[in-house]
Amino acid sequence: MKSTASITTPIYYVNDKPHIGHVFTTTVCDVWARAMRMQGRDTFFLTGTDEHGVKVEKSALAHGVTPQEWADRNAAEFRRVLQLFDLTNDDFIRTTEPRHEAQVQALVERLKAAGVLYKGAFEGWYDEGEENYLTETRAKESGYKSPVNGRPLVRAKEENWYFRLSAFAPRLMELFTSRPDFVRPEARRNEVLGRLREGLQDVPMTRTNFSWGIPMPGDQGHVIYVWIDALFNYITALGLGNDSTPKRHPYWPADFHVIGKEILWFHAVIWPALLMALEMPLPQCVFAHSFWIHEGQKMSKSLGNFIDLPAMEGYVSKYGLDAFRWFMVTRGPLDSTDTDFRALAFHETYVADLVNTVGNCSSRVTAMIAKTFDGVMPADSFAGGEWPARCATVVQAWQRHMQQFELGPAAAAAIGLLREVDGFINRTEPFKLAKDPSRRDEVSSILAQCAEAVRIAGILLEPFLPHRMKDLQSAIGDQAPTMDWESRVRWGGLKPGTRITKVALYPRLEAAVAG
RNA sequence: GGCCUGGUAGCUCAGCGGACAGAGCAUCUGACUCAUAAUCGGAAAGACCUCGGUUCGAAUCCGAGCCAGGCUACCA
Repeated sequence: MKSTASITTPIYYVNDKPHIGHVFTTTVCDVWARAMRMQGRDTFFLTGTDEHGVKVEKSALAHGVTPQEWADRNAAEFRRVLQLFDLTNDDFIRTTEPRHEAQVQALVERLKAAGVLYKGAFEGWYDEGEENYLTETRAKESGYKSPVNGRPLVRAKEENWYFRLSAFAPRLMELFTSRPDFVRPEARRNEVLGRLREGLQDVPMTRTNFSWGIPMPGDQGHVIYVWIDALFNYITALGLGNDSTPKRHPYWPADFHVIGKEILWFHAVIWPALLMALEMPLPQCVFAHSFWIHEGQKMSKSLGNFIDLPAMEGYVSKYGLDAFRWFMVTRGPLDSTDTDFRALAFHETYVADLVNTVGNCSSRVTAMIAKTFDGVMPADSFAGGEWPARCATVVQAWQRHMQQFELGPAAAAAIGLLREVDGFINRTEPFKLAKDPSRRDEVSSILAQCAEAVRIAGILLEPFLPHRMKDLQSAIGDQAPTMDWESRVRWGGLKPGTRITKVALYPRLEAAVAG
């Protein structure tokens, strides 16, 4: 296993208001990043904001500020979200930062030198009111009228720089054939493959009809299109556009680019082609998740039913951040179909998993030790019986799932360990044996095994439930920060004599109110 | 229009050629009482969308159809 681990979110467009989509993507990356760090991997978790383009320019104008001021304001909002949800990104890159702009220009120069750029005429359906081009499909959908103001679209022409995407078709095909996991989930890979078979056109990569962007080197009036500008963030953040900050170079290639399915084409096709042109290694995997829908309805501006920041904060303040993360990660749209966010399902998940399983199991084990052994970890005179092997198996399964970005199965493995502890207690009945002083050794053994299994489960749950698992660890005297991963998850870490206090991690709450 | 994905217990989903179809939640029921009215056991619950085909054998493979959703390049 390589020693570095790196993961990225897309950089978020500053014209959007933060909603559950942004928080979801960033949270699943956060879980993975925490899991990797916990295992001692040198981890780099990147997010940021995409700040160029005609839309930003226009919004800024409408608000009477400069584009930079507008971008500053909205980027700050995205930064605030990271704080709010305790997301542990290692860097936050903005496409208007000099470090990014300079490297993008250098990278474009390299593309030019590699002979994959050329100047050509672009013609398309132009929306004069919005000052942008529509794709053929979208133009047709809207009846060749502006989707915004209904005025007819016009055919317009301009001269642009093009990227010779078509030249990379064979290599892209080879990529998708030889690395079936390059795009996940599989349904998304199939979509890309299908489109690849239809053939590739070259793509324009500059515009001349607006100025809020990175200038094309050596060609005044041309601005580098936002998509290429934005894609490059993944390597400019690491200093790969120049050699001035080599300490971050080992983080490339990224293990995972986690994205929403709407931007799959750029990440699965254009991005690898650009990297091929630059002769740089490709990311290990582009993971395209699906979307949340809300109480059975697609979220849209017209319905005004986005799960926005206030709505999310409502859940967090009622149920806690752990609960919000848990629901998103274990029930969220990580596979190829969209997932419904329902207040009732949220509540049921909270009660079943966090209150009844994680909370209650921790509580009964710590309570029995508090009562029977005055809050001191008893000796395990039977050395754990089946438990050491069982825990080792679960830890391995968890590690394997985590490595593959299978967050649901990783969570299930961890919580399954607690279900086993519950079953073990019911079978061995330590609470009954405790009434017979002659069987104290048995009780000691049973409870020691339970506490140790709970401790290990708590470690595995920590990336998902960082807040309350910290509480659990301090309640059972786990030496989290001082131990390396291997020793931490090994059976027997909880020494006899350690102080143990009763915990109540997740309070039982009244039924859900509408979110 | 083209391509892709899904249609399995009340709900969310797993299984994707082989023995009576599985899990979690919900329901009913028995046990237990250490624990947050919790936990553990048991039960009930399914023409595995339809029709046809391949096969000794199909939820699982193939074909057609129906239903739902997605993608269709400059909207991050």
